[in-house]
Amino acid sequence: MPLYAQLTRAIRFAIATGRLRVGEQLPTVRQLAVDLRVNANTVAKVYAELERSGILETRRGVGTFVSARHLAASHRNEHEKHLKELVDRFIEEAGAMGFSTDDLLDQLQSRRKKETSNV
Amino acid sequence: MPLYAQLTRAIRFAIATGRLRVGEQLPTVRQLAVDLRVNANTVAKVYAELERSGILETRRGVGTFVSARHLAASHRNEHEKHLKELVDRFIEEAGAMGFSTDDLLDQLQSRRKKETSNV
DNA sequence: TTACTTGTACTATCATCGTAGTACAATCCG
DNA sequence: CGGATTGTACTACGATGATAGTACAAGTAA
Repeated sequence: MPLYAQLTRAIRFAIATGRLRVGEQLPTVRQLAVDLRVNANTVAKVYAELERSGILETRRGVGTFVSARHLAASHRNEHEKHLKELVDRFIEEAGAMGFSTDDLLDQLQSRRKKETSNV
Repeated sequence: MPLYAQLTRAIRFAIATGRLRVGEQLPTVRQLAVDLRVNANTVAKVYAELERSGILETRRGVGTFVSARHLAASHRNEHEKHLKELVDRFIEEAGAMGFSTDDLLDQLQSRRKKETSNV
């Protein structure tokens, strides 16, 4: 998986799980680039993409911050839509392998049980 | 989606749903290439990949056929494993979007209801 | 203003991937 | 055997995508 995709996921995940909170500042483009031994542009593109998605806000000369916009109702709807699309792709892919939606459900339920037993 | 992937899925799906049965002959590499207006090599690669997966068998000078191997117990186990891997990827991807396994289950169940209501 | 920090635009390079073209090898069948 | 049919190996081209280098622009703060 490409660097930029890994980074995007990591940030999204950090925000989704509350490890990065609304208003919090992220590392500088250059700083993070140095830390990850990556070009600054790569980080910049990730920040830009996440800004377009409405989950980051960037102010020149200041830095990049976790936005509050993604908590808005309209964004939650967007988000829901993305989940539906993900499930669609998932069902389709499984179908091409010869699995039914029920097969998926079974598998997913047994996976959920495993998760909850670890809690 | 690239041609070869589309073709692979189509064939897998046809076999999974019984539209292509064990022992049945598939079109010649060249013939299918002509039909799909595609290079013969593209078809050949798909056939080769599906043979490696054990769901096709090819005999030079004769043609390519649906194998019986994929009905064997060992292959069904392989297949099950692939489903698990798919579900893993799915859970992970959803997690990066901030969705839990339960969210997926809900969405999948409502999707299943829609399916059954159409039957 | 001026120096400094921040993000950004543009370009080039490199790798990867998908597809096609052409030539080859194995097999069948008369 | 010899021609026809099958799949296969090798190569090359084109497109796309990811990353890096460099230079620029916007904002901050002394």
